[in-house]
Amino acid sequence: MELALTLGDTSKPFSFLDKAPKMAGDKESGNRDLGFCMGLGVSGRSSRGGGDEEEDGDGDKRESPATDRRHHQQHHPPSTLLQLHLLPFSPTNPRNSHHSHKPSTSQFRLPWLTDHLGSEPESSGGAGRGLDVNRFPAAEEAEQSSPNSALSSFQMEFGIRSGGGAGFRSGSHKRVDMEGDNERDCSRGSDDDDNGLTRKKLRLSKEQSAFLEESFKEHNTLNPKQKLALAKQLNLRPRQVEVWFQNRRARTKLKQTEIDCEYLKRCCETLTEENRRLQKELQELRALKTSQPFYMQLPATTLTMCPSCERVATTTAPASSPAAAAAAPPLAKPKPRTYPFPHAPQLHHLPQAQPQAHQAAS
DNA sequence: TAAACTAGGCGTATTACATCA
DNA sequence: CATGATGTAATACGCCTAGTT
Repeated sequence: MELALTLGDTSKPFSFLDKAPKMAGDKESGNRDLGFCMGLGVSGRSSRGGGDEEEDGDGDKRESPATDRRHHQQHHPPSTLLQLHLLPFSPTNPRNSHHSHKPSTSQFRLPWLTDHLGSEPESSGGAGRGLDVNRFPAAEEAEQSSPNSALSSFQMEFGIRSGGGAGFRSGSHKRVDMEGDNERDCSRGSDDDDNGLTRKKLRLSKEQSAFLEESFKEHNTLNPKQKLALAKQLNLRPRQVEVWFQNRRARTKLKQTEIDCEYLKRCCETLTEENRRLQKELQELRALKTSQPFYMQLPATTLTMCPSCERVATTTAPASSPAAAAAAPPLAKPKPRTYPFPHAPQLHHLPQAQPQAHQAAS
């Protein structure tokens, strides 16, 4: 006798999953509840959500070959098999989306970045530890002036306490590669080289963080214009905004990885349990087989698990008699399964892929 | 047109600092 | 007050793409 359990597409939702947050990709993947076929797209890189491509300011949708290459592995096949979206949150990958409107260096050269390179005196920050290394002139003025003065009050608020301060590389951080240790030594500064270049790390104010956070929800990467706008609005240096977004992306990814890990663990536990149960079921069936010699006389019969009703049905083998098969009672009715998929948990408040209209200005 | 070069962005790992228990 | 843990701003580096020469 041949036994085959086919655990396939089931229309039953898995109770286990009911509590799991829905994923962004559910609609796309048809929200199918499928069993036992796992395609685990485990990767350090985020797979992309619905909007795989981001329209940049020029309106041209594209995905760079490299990006495509990177993400290709995680692109879900159109199969109806279970798809574990392990990294579903992944917002758009706007990477490279800015390239088409990359500003020339001169276009975005910021006076305060160069003017104050290395010229920010340690004592310029003001009271106590509150050395506002980040502060550029506008902010300083803002601080000195009344909160109700000319500058927009919003901008004013952020100007009061802008932190950070290591970004002495005037935006072109890559130039370290070219310029080598000189720059590094310079930027590192030190006690002996105390021209204000010491790496000071000041926390961003709540308002600044909140604003950045809001911005991150809308788009998790920045084009140069957005960066500049944010920097201006928050009285930060563009480099700080850029760094914040980089770190923010890293944190998001880390968090998602943790979630995925936890989720996989649960998957594993559930599948182990399911496996145990099926093994037991199999043993019972075998025991039944030996206790009912009637079936022994039947030719090979395939027992198939009906995916919809979850009953074990007999599939008549070529030589079996239909009458005998029909007489065979249903052998078992398995308990409802609780597969932990396909809904992988997902971080909340993740930026969605969306065409960035504000880039149109660029 | 292809190749080399340049500039800028991003991801990742790591460091350094601030804060808190 | 000292100290370790934690969070996060900042740096370093490699890789990639697009634009320019």
